[in-house]
Amino acid sequence: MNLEILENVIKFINQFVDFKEEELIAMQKKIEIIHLKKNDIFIKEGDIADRIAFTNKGYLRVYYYYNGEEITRDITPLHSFATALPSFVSQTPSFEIISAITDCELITINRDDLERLYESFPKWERFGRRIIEEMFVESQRRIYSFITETAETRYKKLLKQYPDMIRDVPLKYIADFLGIKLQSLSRLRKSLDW
Amino acid sequence: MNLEILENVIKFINQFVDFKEEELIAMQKKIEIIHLKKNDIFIKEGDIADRIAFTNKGYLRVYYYYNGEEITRDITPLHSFATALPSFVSQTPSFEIISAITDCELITINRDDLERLYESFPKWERFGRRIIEEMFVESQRRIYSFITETAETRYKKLLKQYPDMIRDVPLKYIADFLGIKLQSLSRLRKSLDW
DNA sequence: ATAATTATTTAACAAATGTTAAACTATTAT
DNA sequence: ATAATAGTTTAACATTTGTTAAATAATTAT
Repeated sequence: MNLEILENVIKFINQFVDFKEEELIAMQKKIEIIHLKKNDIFIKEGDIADRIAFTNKGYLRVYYYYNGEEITRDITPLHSFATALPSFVSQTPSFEIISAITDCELITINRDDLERLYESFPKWERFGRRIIEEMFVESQRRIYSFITETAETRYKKLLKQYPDMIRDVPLKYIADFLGIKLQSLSRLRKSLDW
Repeated sequence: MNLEILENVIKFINQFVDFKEEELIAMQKKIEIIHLKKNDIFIKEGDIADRIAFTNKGYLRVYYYYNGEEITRDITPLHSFATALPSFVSQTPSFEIISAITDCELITINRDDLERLYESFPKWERFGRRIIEEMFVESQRRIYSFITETAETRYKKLLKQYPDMIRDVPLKYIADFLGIKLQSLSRLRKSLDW
């Protein structure tokens, strides 16, 4: 295993829980690096999600079909975790699809291996809890923004927080993420130009 | 400690992780029952959230101020967990306020006690992780509904899922929860009457 | 290099939701 | 019982976003 490739993920992990060498090695033994080309699918509809990914490079999107249309619910920022969680936790077929918006390098771990890691090292379970807590808080922040902010404010904040994302991700997906139609986003962008 | 009062919470807990007698007793020793009257505050703005609550009776709401106005982001259904999570996890002053919509009976545990429970019994930490996973999934579902559904659909679904809530909770809070203004909700309700 | 495909913009009109202000109804306190 | 307060509805008009359809721009495949 090339250790350099794990630099980002280890840096990320250490923000939450302080691991000993052996605990990190136990994790390293179980991870698998996956490279996806643009539009490749990480988790298919109907699959049971059995891997969780850390996006070391590139952007993933989480989407599902609604009235025959693709709706992008999430665009994962760089260096974050992604899986189809409802499927992953309950081991039921996934209605969510995860695919690569750009070429991606994913650091992944299998669910069973993760469970065993949790069993063997309570600190890993603590890490799992902390991560999901962060994800929940971020998710609540997004609900807050749907309730109180206009689409324009949501767009401006996204632009500020993830300027690269706007550059690398088709606006269709950004529009879905913001909860508006592509044409409305386009109109909104124009009104900001002046 | 009156064991009957814990019936609901234990039933709820057992859905997620199967606990042994001693593990449940360890928990029971640490909980505190809190009774709130309507409009009493469970977590104040600026407080560091140090308790998490299970709503054994009644409804809580989570709100914050935006441009001097109260915005209700969450109404906690019966038999669910609530705390000001951003404050609780990072021990920083809370911008979120939690108060009682109706008279409430809360089964609560102090954060330090909870941490010690996690330390002593990895199964409790597992429970903590599972619960927050569920909460995250529910939160994602709500984002999905903001993206794809109209306010009318969101209202109808809420009505179906929590008919009691509509009866017991002022429409102002419901409207916030749905992401629309009280007057819009009122108009919408009228249009459904026919 | 060119054609085909994908992404983005534009515009006119429709629908949904917000804003302001007032009236009405129900609940709570004295 | 009555006054005060809190909750809900109504309505007219404003603003935002959606819808449909087409044009333009950028990217990708041959």
